[in-house]
Parts: sequence; C-alpha cells; structure tokens
Amino acid sequence: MPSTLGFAILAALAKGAKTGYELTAVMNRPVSYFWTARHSQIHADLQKLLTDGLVRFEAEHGPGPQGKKVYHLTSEGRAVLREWVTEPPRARTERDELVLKTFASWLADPAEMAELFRVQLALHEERIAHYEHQQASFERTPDPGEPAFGNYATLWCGLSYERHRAAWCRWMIERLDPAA
Amino acid sequence: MPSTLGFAILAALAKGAKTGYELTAVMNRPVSYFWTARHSQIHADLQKLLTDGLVRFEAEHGPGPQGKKVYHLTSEGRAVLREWVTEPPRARTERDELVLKTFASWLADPAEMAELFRVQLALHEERIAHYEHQQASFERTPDPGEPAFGNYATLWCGLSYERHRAAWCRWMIERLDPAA
DNA sequence: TGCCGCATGTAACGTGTTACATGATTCC
DNA sequence: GGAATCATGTAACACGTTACATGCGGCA
Repeated sequence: MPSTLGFAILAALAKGAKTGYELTAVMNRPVSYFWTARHSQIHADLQKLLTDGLVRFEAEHGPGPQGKKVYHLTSEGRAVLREWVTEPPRARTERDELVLKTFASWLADPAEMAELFRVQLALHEERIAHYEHQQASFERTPDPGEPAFGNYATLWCGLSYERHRAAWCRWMIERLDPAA
Repeated sequence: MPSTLGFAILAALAKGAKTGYELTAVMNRPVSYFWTARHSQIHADLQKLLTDGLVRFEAEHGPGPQGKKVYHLTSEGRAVLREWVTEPPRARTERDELVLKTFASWLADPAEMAELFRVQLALHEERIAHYEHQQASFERTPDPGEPAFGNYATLWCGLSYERHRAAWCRWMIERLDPAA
C-alpha cells in the first residue's frame, strides 16, 4: 500500500504523465491542492511506486546527469488509486499553531495579539480573492466524472475554509481590540 | 527553542501543574485543543524542557516503578511561552486526505463517493452538537486575559471549522447524488 | 562565459507513531 | 486475587524538511 503521498502522486499522474520535477511544481503550491511535498520526497516515493508496479517511466534525453524520466500510471496504479478514493479517510490529527497560540493568548497583550490576527486576516483575504478569481474562470460547474470536477470541488472547499478562517480572525480582532 | 509540542505542553502547564499522564489525557482529545501527542512523545519533550529549565517537577510517591512527577512552569518557561504566543505562526502545510480523495474523485463512482461524504457529514454534525453544547455551558463570553478566553476562542474556531466542513459535505452530496 | 531553469538524486536530522516494557494503587 | 487505571519510560520505524551534490540546455 502506497503512503498518502504515493496516492497524491498517483492522483496527479492520473491527469497526465509528468516528470518528478513537474510533480514537485504541482505539490509546492497548496492552492486547491491540499497536499505538499519536496522534490526529495517525491523522488523517493516514485521509486517505491515503481517497484510496486504502480507507475512506469519513459527515459528521455534531457538536462542533468540522469536525463529526464516521464512517469505515467500503469493500469494497476489506476486501479489501486480508484479503489483508494472511496475508502474512508483516516481521522486526521489537527495540528494548528495559530489555534495553539490562541489557546495560550490569555497570557499575552491583547493589542499585540490583535495585530497578529490582522496579519493573518490579510493573508486569508488575499487567498479568497485569488480563489474567487480561479472560480470565476470556470464557465460552468463541472460534473462528477469530468477531470475538472476534482479541481472545482477542492477549490470550493478551499474557498469555504478561507472564509471560515477570515471570519474567525475578524471575531478575534473584535474581541481583542474593540477600540480599533 | 522548544518544538511546537513543547509550547503546547507549556501552554497546558500554564493553567496548572500536571503529570505527564494528565498531559497525555489532555492532548488525546482534539476537542477545542488543536494539537495532539502520545505519551511517549510527551515524556521525551518534558525531558528536553527540563534540561532547558522551562519546567520543573516535584516527585510524589505514586503508582509505577518511577513514582509520579508533577510538572509546573518555571518563571523562565512562562516568559518563553508568553513571548512565543505573539510571534507569527509558521505557514502550515495543509495535508488533508479527504480533499486529496476529492481531487481524484472524478475516477470514482459518484454514488459511492456521495456515501463517503454522508458519513463525514454525520461526523461533523455530531461534533457541531458537541461543541454547541460546550459553548452553551459558558455563562458569558470570557474577556481576553481570563484563562477561559483561550478555551472559548479555540472552541469558536472549532465550531466555525466544523460548520464550513459540513456545508462542503452537503454541497458535495448534492453534486454527486442529486437524486437522493 | 556566466547565470538561470530544468532535472535527478543522497544524507542528516527532527518529529510523530506503534509497539515493547515495567510496576504500583485502587476497586471489586 | 485479579482487573482496570495510573504512571513512566525505551526502541524501531515512518514520514517530512533541509542541506548537500551534480550537471545539462538555453539565453544574454
């Protein structure tokens, strides 16, 4: 069984063959793609997927000492991915540093704390604008079965998340620093 | 500098002295406390905090081969914690298995996928009820500076998060299985 | 010629989970 | 006497990040 990152790689390859470098580029921006990884880990995982027969590659002449490897799913890889998709996800362990800081915020100066949340709020508002722009670029809502459905659905989730987060920041600022 | 778990331990101890066992109990339930850890890690981290002089313990006669150690913050530990609280959090890497599955959901049977989201929705609704019950047990909104403020503020965040999540699940179900 | 982007990999380290290991106290 | 709970710790492994290491191709 691949690791979760392994499935993330399979999911990315399901949309088209890619090099490890291109996979890295996809996984570096968390925008509407909720898993990240560095190239070192991706290369390591690709080798595991390779020995498990879930991906294969075509070697192409390219830059670097090792050339270029364009990876694609095998039929077994596609089957394993399809099966994984509908299995219930493992309960995720929440680990959120800002919430942890909030838990201990009664020790701090409220005005200083409010400043922290103002910075966070600005970040969320930026992302909301970015996501809304992306959403507008869809002419219509894709149907399940279309590859774009995954993009649209994760974007919806991301937007909703950012709005929830922004609302929380506003509430915190209001509570911490009602004067401003 | 302590690890983030180290700060989580300091934050918990700021509200009162505890044994490693009691800390484990607190960190096992993610309810309104967004950091989790197992006892093995907590004991390891406590020893680091100890050598850094951020916590101290009183040995008490108790169960087990080693007896019982009641840990409490030192004044330095309290100072380090207070300073950390208002520092900007590191950007968190999103890792969400359900969103990843959603990204690849175009490969799966929509009805099966909808079932997955129905199960998730039920979990979120359960937590919402739980959190609302907890929220109602506050007679009034605590002010910043009161220790309970941290509890209330993280609870607010948790509730908001669960509602966002539930809304997303409903949207997904509607899209995947409009007939039902 | 020199820099940037493409492209692959290894090694050391930090963090987190699971399993192993021990044993006193309390309640039935 | 036995089981559950309290209580602490170690070891092996998995996962993730950062830093190290190499070198081709294209462009200025």
